[in-house]
Amino acid sequence: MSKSLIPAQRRERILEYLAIHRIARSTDMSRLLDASEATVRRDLLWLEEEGFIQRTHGGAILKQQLDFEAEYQHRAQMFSEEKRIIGEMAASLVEEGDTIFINSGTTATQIIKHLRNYTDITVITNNLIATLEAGDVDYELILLGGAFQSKSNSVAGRFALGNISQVHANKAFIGVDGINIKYGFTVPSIAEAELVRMMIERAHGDIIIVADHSKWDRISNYEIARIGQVQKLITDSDLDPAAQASLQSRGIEILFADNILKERIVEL
Amino acid sequence: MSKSLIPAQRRERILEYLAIHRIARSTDMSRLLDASEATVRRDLLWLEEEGFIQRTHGGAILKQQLDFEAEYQHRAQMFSEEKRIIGEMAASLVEEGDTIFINSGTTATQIIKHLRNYTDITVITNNLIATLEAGDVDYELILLGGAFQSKSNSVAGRFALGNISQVHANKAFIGVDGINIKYGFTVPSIAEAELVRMMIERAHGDIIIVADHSKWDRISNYEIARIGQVQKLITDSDLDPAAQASLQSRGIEILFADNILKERIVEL
DNA sequence: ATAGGAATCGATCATTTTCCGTCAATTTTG
DNA sequence: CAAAATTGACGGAAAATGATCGATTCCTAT
Repeated sequence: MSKSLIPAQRRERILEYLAIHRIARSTDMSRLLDASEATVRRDLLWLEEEGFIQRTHGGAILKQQLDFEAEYQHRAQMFSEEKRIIGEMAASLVEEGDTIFINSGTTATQIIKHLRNYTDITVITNNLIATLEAGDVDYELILLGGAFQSKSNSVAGRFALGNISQVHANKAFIGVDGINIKYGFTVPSIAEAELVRMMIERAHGDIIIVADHSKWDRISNYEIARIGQVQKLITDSDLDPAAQASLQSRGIEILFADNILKERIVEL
Repeated sequence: MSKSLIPAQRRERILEYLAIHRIARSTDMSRLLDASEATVRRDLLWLEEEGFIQRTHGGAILKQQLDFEAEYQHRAQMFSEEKRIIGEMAASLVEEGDTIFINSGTTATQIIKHLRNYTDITVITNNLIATLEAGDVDYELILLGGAFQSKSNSVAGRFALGNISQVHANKAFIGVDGINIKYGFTVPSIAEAELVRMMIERAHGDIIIVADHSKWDRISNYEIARIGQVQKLITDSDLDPAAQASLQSRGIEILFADNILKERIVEL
């Protein structure tokens, strides 16, 4: 059993320490990790270059915004422009008086960001990040309860199902990880899938899938609906034309969010 | 930890102090930080150049409000060191097998940060920030559902009450905004108060209040418990001695979190 | 208002601590 | 086994610290 830690392990520990203390002294880290100060300093240098910390004399300080999950941030930035405009178009489909479901995922998060001007709607979601980013809004924003899922920063499980079984909605906006003709719409976790199925069951109105074109013909782990079960898909115009035809022939109305941009350009 | 602070640490503490007192005297800072006045003056000079403060004779004043929406951040940083060690001590009272309630508030948030090593506990909270910061943990972390409260980044309301009425806990850690002999423990919002009362009702074991000394003899808006209803109070040793006597005579066990620090110093 | 004493300040210096680059030894990787 | 990466040590450079000492500002008693 080797006593010494590998570099990644040390850096992990330093970050853990920083998460609690905000500030780490190199001498303390040296003792704590049983490594020379030179090594600690090199670790801190690395962490600074990665953007986690700010080095100072004697140690380092956690860089302000301690991102809740670097990996989540990273995912949020993939196709971020597409997701933004998809979220914007989705928000434009909401009408005052609506009660809507929104699930987890980065695309779904974008929807909430664009709902700022509504006052008489009710939004029900299991998406923690979206809830926090919504901030102080005039409408009613209800977060479902349940077991915390750190991978997706959402909740799911029995509590969430129990909560949702007490409400109805007239629209549901669902972000998915995969769209495939044969296997339908799929998401990565079984807990999320159960929740979304319940959302769909209790949404007495349009089921609207939001997904950028990269989700086409991908199959994630758990099916949440067959193709024929949804009414609308909001995506971007990079979607494979074959996919387009295939989905439309199964009764799905496809909305290309890019059109928002085009209209904007005409305005200018 | 080690005795002396690194520059960044001192400067943070000065800002914390300023956030509360608005004005800081160099002599006081010197004593508080255990550094020479020359050093304090150099720190103040640095902070002035960075635009945080305005130096005056004898010390410095806060350069108007470090306002903007980071009001929450700001609150989180007031007495941050006290809150940290209070959170650490609270976490040390948890035992494997426990089911615990934790409410919203910055002090309560600190508890979750220190629960990393537990594997067989269940944590139930309405605190969004705490949940996100916990990240990927081995134990079960359940977030209550309900209407989102943007001021406190928490949830409350009928959903939350419904959720909580389905579970029991054997410990409850409650952060409060005010402690007063006559008016008991108080919090700022009625929704939070309702929730906490339900937590207390359903916790069949110790009710543990966590609060730094600044909460003493303050009265917030809504009472969540009388003095006699709680078993323990975790605070810091700056608590008014009179308060200490008064609370103990009413049967509350007071734990001073600073003692953790003292033990640590002996270790090193 | 003003003189005198006390407190604070700014500059400087010796000392200590921390940092940085280099290099040799060691471990890991291919 | 060789190449690459990691590590710890060492020495000089840079930064931080505390003490000292006039200079300045503040306070107060007259």
